[in-house]
Amino acid sequence: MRVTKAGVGAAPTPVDLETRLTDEHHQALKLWLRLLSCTNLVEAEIRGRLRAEFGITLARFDLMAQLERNPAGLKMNELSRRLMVSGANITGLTDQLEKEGLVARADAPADRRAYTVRLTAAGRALFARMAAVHEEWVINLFSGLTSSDKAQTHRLLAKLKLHVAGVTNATD
Amino acid sequence: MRVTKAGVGAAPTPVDLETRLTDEHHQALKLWLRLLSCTNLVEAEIRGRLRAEFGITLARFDLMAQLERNPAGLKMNELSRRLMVSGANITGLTDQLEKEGLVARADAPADRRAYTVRLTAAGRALFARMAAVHEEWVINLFSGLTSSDKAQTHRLLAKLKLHVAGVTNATD
DNA sequence: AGAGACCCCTTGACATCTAAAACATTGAGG
DNA sequence: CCTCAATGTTTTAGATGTCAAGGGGTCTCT
Repeated sequence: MRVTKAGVGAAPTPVDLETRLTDEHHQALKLWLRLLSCTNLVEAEIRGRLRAEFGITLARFDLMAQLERNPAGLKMNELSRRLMVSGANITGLTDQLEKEGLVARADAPADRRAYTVRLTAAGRALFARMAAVHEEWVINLFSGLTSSDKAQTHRLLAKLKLHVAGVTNATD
Repeated sequence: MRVTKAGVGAAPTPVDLETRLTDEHHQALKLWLRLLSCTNLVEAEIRGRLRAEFGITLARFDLMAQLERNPAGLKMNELSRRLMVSGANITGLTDQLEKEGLVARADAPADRRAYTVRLTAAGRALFARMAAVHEEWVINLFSGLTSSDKAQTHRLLAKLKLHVAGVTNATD
């Protein structure tokens, strides 16, 4: 957490081992903070636009996106896994989307404990409109990177994701 | 949002212009989803460990980090700007940290509307312990990337951040 | 002064999210 | 059958976040 400013702009100062270690530490921390701020910037922008133009929240949009990809319907528990949020949360989101007529619960075949959640016709229609605009927003927000930049970032983040997933599971 | 699977594993199919456009669209979307999932993975891990080992939440940790960097204290309003959350939120966080004896409010000099928030001795002691461990977690989580990888990702994200910040402000 | 605009913080109403416990159903073994 | 562990959903309690409204303080302009 300490940032030494010594040597900046001064005569060429030899970097001893301790300083180098500190710098490597900072490299990870700084990358993490940048990752966080990029994600937050984009997320806040998309969240705000969805709200302003469609009166919908990001969480509900994401849930509808999953259902659109699975027209046969998904169980609450599958939604929970795919959206990486708790089941309790899915209950709440589904309740509201159902109240707005965008999704519908139906009994799951062969398991009376479970529901199958599907988009209604109204839900499909609304989502189609939103998805098109949403895609353009994302393309536009990321247009500061060239195609090659995007490919490279995608690759580097794949490496990171794999490692983090490994560390995470190993620790469990 | 549609993913055409046609041609995968089949005879070499020529990629026409429309398909290429769709792929470029997907490039941005896929990068965005990867960025999001990387951030969420790391954030969830850090949040969980802070909770498990120190019984503290990320939001409170972040607030304490700001105070540690500013021993003279910060006004609520400055905390709000630095943490990029609403003032109402800062009120709640400060209330709780104050109840736990980790921070203290004091009247601000020269402005009776404002408070100055500072870490207490207990807060400083706890934060010192947490910060050290936190830094190690981050270094470890990002150790799947080489130093060069980290530098490159940092650079690419800088480019992205700049562009997004530009788009965001221009639209306001 | 003093009126009005502006700023700082808090409060209240609401949306997400989590963890943990309560329920109900299922399925496997006695 | 019956028990018991696993599974699917909901409920409950609590944290984090937003916005809008409002009480006081401060500042500026006349």
